[in-house]
Amino acid sequence: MTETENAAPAMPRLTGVLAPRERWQANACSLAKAIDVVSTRSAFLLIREAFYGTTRFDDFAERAGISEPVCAARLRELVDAGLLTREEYREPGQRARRAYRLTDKGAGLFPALAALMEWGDRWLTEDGGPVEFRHRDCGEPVEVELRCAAGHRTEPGDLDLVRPDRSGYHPAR
Amino acid sequence: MTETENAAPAMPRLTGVLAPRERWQANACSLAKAIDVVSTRSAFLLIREAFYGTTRFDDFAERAGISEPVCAARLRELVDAGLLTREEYREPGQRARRAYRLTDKGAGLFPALAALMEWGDRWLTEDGGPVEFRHRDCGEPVEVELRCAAGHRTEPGDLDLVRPDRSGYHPAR
DNA sequence: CGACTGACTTAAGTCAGCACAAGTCAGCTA
DNA sequence: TAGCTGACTTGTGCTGACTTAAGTCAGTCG
Repeated sequence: MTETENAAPAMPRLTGVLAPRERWQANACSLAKAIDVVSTRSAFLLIREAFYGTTRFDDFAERAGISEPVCAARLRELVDAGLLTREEYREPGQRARRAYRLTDKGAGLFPALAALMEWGDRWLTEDGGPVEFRHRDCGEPVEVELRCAAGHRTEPGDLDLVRPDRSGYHPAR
Repeated sequence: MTETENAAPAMPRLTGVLAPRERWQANACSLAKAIDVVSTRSAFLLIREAFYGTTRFDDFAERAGISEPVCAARLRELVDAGLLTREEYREPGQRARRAYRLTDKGAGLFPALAALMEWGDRWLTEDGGPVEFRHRDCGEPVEVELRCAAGHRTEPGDLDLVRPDRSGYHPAR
């Protein structure tokens, strides 16, 4: 094939005890845990809708384009997992309703969703996708970046993968 | 980041034609497209392994903790989708082998994986997860951030969701 | 030559995620 | 009182993601 000219993208470097990759398995991996929580398409879509401000059962099902049984099951799972809360509320003259809202934990997924959306815009569409996020104050488009605590913008190839030392004393973090 | 008050986290604001949420459906959503490509747990795990430097079939299956048939099927899909390439290579005295490597498109998923891992570290583990990324040059831990093109660090609540105007003339992109 | 290894494929069966259609049920409205 | 609406649940059946176990096949080693 034609693999000669496009160089492979640089990857993170494994350091310390992680360097011999064949000596460890990533079974406690936070990524795997995260995937277990939001593994399904329907879960992703429901969380997207929650970010778009949807709160009601029927709206979730219709806007995410999923069936009601799946919507019910998934919402329950997401509530159980602590990503959404179910709140009762009542408008005057109406009976009680339920509103589903993101918790801090659920809202913490925003960068991940934004990154995935950005990747889809970049690689899966012709013209950059149907919607985008802008900073309200200055109107500029928003992107997901990797930055170190010193403020440097980084790429995967600039990174080391390390096993943090949490034995006893913690420097600052 | 000590953000544990009871108030609901702030969400992006819908603007322009997107403001009446009941009037549009996000069916061209890049997030949905992205999920269709990497929907399965096994695909996620294989890409994670690729970032950790794994290149060979058996290693992928073993390290991702998936069976060989699934590994084969998923690798083929990821190659077909353009996230991985399959390269033949030959070490002296050995027969030809195949190596799977991330393409630029596959490598572009790094921020999304990093964000998911960070979320898992934060919300799904006691002590912050088993591995972390550091900037090689300065040793500082790396985080995923949302920044606008003007360089401001932003939160979901600072954002507007807009439909970009791509009708006819394109400013610069 | 036969054994072994790496990279798969085939077979058979389980289980989860999904859709569609229909039913339930509480409470408000006419 | 009857009907409507929102928020579900139940039943049925499909497809696809996954497993284990076993088979294939080319190439290298002893």
